[in-house]
Amino acid sequence: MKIGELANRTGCPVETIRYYEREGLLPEPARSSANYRLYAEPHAERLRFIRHCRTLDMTLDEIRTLLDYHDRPRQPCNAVNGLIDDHLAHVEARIEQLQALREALATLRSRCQGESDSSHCGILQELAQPAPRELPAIHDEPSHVPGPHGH
Amino acid sequence: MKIGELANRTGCPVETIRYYEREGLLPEPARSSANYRLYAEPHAERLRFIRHCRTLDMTLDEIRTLLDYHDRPRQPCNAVNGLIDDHLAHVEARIEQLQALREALATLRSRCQGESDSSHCGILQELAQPAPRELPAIHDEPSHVPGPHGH
DNA sequence: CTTGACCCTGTAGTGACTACAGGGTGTGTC
DNA sequence: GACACACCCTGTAGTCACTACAGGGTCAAG
Repeated sequence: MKIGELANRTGCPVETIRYYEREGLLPEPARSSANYRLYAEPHAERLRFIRHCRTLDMTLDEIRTLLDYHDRPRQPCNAVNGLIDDHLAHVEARIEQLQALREALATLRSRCQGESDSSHCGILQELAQPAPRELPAIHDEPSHVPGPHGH
Repeated sequence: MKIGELANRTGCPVETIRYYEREGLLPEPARSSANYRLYAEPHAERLRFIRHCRTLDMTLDEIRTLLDYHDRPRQPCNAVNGLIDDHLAHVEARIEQLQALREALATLRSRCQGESDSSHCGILQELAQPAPRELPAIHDEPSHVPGPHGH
């Protein structure tokens, strides 16, 4: 199977597959006489593993760790549990931050009903004040779980 | 006031202040004879505005737009409201995604209690399957609100 | 006169891709 | 055989909002 077919089967863009190979997450596949990458079923499985992990918003580093356990199956898997637990804690912390953020934005939004011109707009006035201490400043401790703006 | 004092007063790192200037968010300040940047109170206010917006996780582009309204105050401020509303919608969408993610991670975590070695680990087995369709795949539509991994 | 804190510019790195540019390959049609 | 078109290759640069140097200048105190 060539790279395009693997991409179709897994829903992962071709460029991203090549990127995972460069990053060492996918092993280098065999090549055709024309230097095309040729994949077999184990590659597809491994790629699905990676994409599933990415859907769960793990970093490539975390995925590398999981793949290591997957590749050397004689070890106990407590570390796998620990990794998932840590990730879960990150996600929960981010949810709490975003909920605080939502409150702050809703309060801000209520400052202006849109009748006046922007020199009297309560939103712009409030933004010129320093932020209240209670807002955790979403990027203070990098939690590796993205906030509102994708990547 | 020199850049270090401005940084102290606003809690914004020196490097970031220079970065905002390069990005056109802060105007170029006066310079001392030694070519040091010299700031006055309006600069501090504008920087506090920017940092407050960043606390609310707006992009620099959104902040640029808000600063435009701030600088040309004769226009009605409906667009300000719209921008906040859009941002609020992004944040709410991200919260929902992260809550689905938390469920998926908790389910995954329950697959393994840590007694076995990793060749029988239910977590690793489940991750090798394609992700269920219900999971919205956090990066499909870039929402500009980060997920679990900071930036 | 030296130490140390501060300031300057410019460049490169972060994560996880994405988007070319510039070229080669393979299949079908005329 | 000539051409079109889809697919493949490598390598590089861009994204975002910073952060971290490298390599140098300035200034006040001791």
